[in-house]
Amino acid sequence: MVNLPILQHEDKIVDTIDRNQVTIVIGETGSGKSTQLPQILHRRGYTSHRRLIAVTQPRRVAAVTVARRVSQELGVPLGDRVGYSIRFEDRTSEKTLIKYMTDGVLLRESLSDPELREYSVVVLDEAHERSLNMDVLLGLMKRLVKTRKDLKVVVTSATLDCEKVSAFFDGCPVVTVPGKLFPVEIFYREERPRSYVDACLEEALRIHVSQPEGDVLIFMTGQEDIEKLVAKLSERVSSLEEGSCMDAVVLPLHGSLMPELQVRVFAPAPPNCRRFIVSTNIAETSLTVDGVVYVIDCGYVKQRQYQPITGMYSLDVVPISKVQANQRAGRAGRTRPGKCYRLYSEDVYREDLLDETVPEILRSSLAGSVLYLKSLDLPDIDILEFDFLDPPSLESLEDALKQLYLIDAIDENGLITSVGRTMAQLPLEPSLSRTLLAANEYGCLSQALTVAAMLSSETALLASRSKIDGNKRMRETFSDLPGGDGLGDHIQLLQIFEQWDRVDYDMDWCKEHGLKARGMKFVRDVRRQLAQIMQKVARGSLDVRDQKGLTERQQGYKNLRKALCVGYANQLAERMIHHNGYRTIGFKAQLVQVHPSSVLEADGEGLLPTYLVYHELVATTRPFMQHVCAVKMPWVMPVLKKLEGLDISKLSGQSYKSNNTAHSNDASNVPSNSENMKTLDDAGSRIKAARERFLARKKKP
DNA sequence: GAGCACTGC
Repeated sequence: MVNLPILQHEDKIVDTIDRNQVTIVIGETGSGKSTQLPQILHRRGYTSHRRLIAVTQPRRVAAVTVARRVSQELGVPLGDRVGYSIRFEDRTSEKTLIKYMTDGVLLRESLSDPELREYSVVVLDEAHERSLNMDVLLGLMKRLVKTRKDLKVVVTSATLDCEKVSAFFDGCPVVTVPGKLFPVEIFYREERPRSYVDACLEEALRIHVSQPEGDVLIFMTGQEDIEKLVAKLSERVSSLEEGSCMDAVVLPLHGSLMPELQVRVFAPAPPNCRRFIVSTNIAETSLTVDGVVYVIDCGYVKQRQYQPITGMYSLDVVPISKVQANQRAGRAGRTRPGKCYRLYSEDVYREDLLDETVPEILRSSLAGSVLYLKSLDLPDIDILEFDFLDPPSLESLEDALKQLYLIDAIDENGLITSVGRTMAQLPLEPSLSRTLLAANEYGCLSQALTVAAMLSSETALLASRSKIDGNKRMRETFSDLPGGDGLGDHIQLLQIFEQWDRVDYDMDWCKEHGLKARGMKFVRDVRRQLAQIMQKVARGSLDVRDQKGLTERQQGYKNLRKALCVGYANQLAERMIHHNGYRTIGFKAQLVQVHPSSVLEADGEGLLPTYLVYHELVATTRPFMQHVCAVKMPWVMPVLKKLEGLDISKLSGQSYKSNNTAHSNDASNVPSNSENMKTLDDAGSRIKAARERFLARKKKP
């Protein structure tokens, strides 16, 4: 600890922070910035007068483990002078001076105290990961330092484009602290391989027979490719001549792997045995595998993107950024000098790869963030001009405003409503928080709480199924799961949770029904948290309770569907007259279908309901609506009426601007905005082209 | 009749 690089720069760092409100600290891996920087500031008096140092982390585990280590280093119990606060878990006390937290928690806190008066310093750690929350925080901090002259902000990062961030913070100083990484030699390929699985296979075998001991980490895009490579590599390795090289084990590593299989990569390799870890980008930042000396990088990653024009999500294979490529290579140099084999040429690295990963704020729906910002009541600000490090496109902001208007969170002038204020208190996407409020009116809050909790952790629910396990969908495999009375997936989710409640939240029950126990436990926690927040305004019961009689239950479902229709006003679809295709209701109607995994049932003539709401539009082989629920025409009518009267320019405050020519002609924002949209367009088309090349190659035999 | 990168309040 004593020879951590950052301690040698202590005076310089403290001096810079003393004299500037915002400081950027570039700390490479192993510099000790996350653990040491807060301790340095603590030693130098930034925690006097009972003020705290806030340190945000992008992940829960990071907040916990770093807090734990710092408390050990200071020799104090965790939760005493050093604590952490993450969702569902607050380990801080009156004595806490250094507080680690996830960035989302700090955003929640600034909702109740926008000035963050508790803190003398806010350290935004790992800012280069650019989560949606981080980008909102960066914008808020830029405003806050202007009104709170005593506040210090430290933005730390491994590889951030420091000129851009420094310019964002009006030319603030940048301090660089070297890391403790060993050199990693990079090897390129002349050409992109035809098949990534086979190229990785050859490369891995070549390393195995020619290179000295050391584990191999292979970066692939997804579960399917990983399983293929694991199978092929295991087979080839076991068929190698005995005694010709050392033993080998091949381990898969990805998010949907069962936890007990995931931890295998943390066990050290048996003696004289090389480990091959075939991983998604989970091993890029989230998990650190010890013993890795060789890295094979396929150059691609799967990324979820949102198209504000169509309201559709897609999961695309895209080229990684230079930042990601370097992060992957760095995984080889943690314990000794390493080697990284890139399955692309140096030209591709230099010319084709983007410098930075496209930040999440440019590829997500912004409804939640916009509502959050509106609820802060920032003076003299209109949302289109909020100062983001990477401003989202106009389309993206207008898409968010339109949705917020249709669900009554903002009025026709774009001002936040009292409904919107209550919604912003709930840690949910706006469609679900609006559903809760409507359900409260209709007397079915308890059921809506369950549905919202189930949906907000949906991906964590289904037990992982690989292709090899078969193609059965959940209800076919586990036929005793309820089917939502044919009304749709929301009702099914409600019924599943109620059934789990009836067996007293038995964990074995989850496994027997193909549900992840951890995911279901998470649902319970979310539900509890939502119930607690809703308690203040709740009109009815918050308990998970089965209605006594059949008619009562059916009435409950009807009320719930009505509430869903209010919350999902921006996610409505109308069936075609003669077949089961749907058209989304809105400005840009999309032709979509109910996803085949839905439990929604057709009537006696084989027709699906005329109107339904959907949770998400996903473009896979075709555009699908995922998680649908049948609704009735009378409930839809108010939405249609509202749509007719919608004036997007009023919502986005354009009328305000036209009344203030000086303001609207303020050129400062215009060039940066349009410039950004151009680069994003470029990035988008390049990503698309590269993806098509990738897919074309993949399909060849 | 189809397909699951990774986080987080």
